[in-house]
Amino acid sequence: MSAVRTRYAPSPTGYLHIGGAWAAFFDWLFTRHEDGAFILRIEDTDRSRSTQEFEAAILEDFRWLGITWDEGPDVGGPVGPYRQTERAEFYTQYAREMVERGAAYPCYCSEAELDQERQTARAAGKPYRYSGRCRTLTAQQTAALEAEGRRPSLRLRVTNLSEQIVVDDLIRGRVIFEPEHLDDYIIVRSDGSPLYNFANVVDDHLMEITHVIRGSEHLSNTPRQFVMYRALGWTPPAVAHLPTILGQDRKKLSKRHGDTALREYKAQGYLPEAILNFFALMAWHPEGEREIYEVSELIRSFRLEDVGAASPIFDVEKLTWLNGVYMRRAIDTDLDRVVDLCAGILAREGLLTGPLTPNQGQYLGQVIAVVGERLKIGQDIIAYADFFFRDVTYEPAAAAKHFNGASAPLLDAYAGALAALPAFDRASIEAALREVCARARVDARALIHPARVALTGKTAGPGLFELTELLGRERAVDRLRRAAQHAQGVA
RNA sequence: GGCCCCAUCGUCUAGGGGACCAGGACGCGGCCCUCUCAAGGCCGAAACGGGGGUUCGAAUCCCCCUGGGGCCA
Repeated sequence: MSAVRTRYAPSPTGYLHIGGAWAAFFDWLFTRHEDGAFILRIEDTDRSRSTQEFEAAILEDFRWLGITWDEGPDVGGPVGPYRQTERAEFYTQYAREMVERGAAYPCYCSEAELDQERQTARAAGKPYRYSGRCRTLTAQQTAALEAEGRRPSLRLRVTNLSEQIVVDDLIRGRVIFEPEHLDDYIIVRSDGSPLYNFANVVDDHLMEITHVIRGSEHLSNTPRQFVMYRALGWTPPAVAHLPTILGQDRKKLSKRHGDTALREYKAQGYLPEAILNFFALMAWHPEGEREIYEVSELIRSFRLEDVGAASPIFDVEKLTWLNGVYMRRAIDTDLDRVVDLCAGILAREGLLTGPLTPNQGQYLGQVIAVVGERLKIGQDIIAYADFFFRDVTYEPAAAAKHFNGASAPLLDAYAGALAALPAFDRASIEAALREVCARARVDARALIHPARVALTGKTAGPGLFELTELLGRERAVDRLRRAAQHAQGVA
């Protein structure tokens, strides 16, 4: 029994973003592969930016993706609480303990004084390291500084360290840090709040985390944390540093790159299984020369050692292609789900109001069936099928190309033919159109294209006869007549 | 500025000394299908950053450079 325990520790200072979701997914895949426990811990020590709304949104986004957790702020667990703001007593307790053992000491240096040190170091062309001036304060000096009203921060005593710090990263291999680059760093601020590196170590230890899997931006923090584990007499967990997902400009993916919040993709009508499948293809590749994988397959074949160390660039086009694959599958196997997805998007666009009635749902299902494989993401329903839900607006280029003196009489004749049709089904509709063209001795395309613009306003979209049938006789005839007049006016 | 990480087609990747004049996928181009678009099928262009080593043999191992990224300041 492996008893693997891992955690993902988001800060509720914003929505779950792509990079975070991806990292959490790999963490989760590893944990599920090892049959371990996946823990969610909320790092909300930055009280000014953390909100309950963001925390709730993050949990909601994980649920939507299908990433499940065994312990967390909502479900609790044996080593809680799972929010750092509720764990203050632990940080205080271990900080005090370290001071008592001499592993940490109070530092009274002011921000201004530290700035001075930095300036001096910079002027001398040397890297800045804390001078350690408070390391050996006498009781008298301390009392004097306290009397000045100064509140101390707490620093870890590390400067006397002589051995290298060896980090055996599960993805990167052995990474060595020289001790002389470390200084006595702050673990608790003068206001009593713990610093990230400190709270993190205390929590990971208390929560019995066996594997810390996180972004590579934390690799530089690792030696400091390892030193802290040593100072506390604890054994550090195994670590693995994932690469960072980059934007098209090779910079860390951020708001500048457009949509980075997971829920923005949800809003556009991306499917969670497509996103997960896409995630699996960044910095890793499952066994096999395929692109489509079930989550169960991913869990089975996931190995941290196979994860690449190079930073992948986020490629929305590939994600969209994958989504199309899953969308087609969903249309075949679970049309209701796609109906719900599209209904939400249509409602947001104002094309559908109020709760979806059974009739509307059924109609939307038919619309989706007609749009078919053109629907790559939910939002495409607007581009391909808005005319089913509102009046047509001609795309200027489309009207200019297809409405003219030649098409006007054809459109008019076709409107008449459809109005007279005994049965309004797609076979009859097609026969009617071909009949009109045969009589006028023109190729069917001479009417098909103008008719499409007349009915949809566009040059691209679903098959003409299918969409005409679904539009219904009344709207079809009406739109054709109006287009005929429009074309006549042009000519 | 210091430290650390990284480096195969435009992009995601396979490759872990001979199986590679480098495979798959997205995207791109062409053809087929076809009422448009999409989907699908077929074909095509497209990469081992540079330089030194090690070796009979390097995309694969080592070093340097270059380039990119991150952390700290």
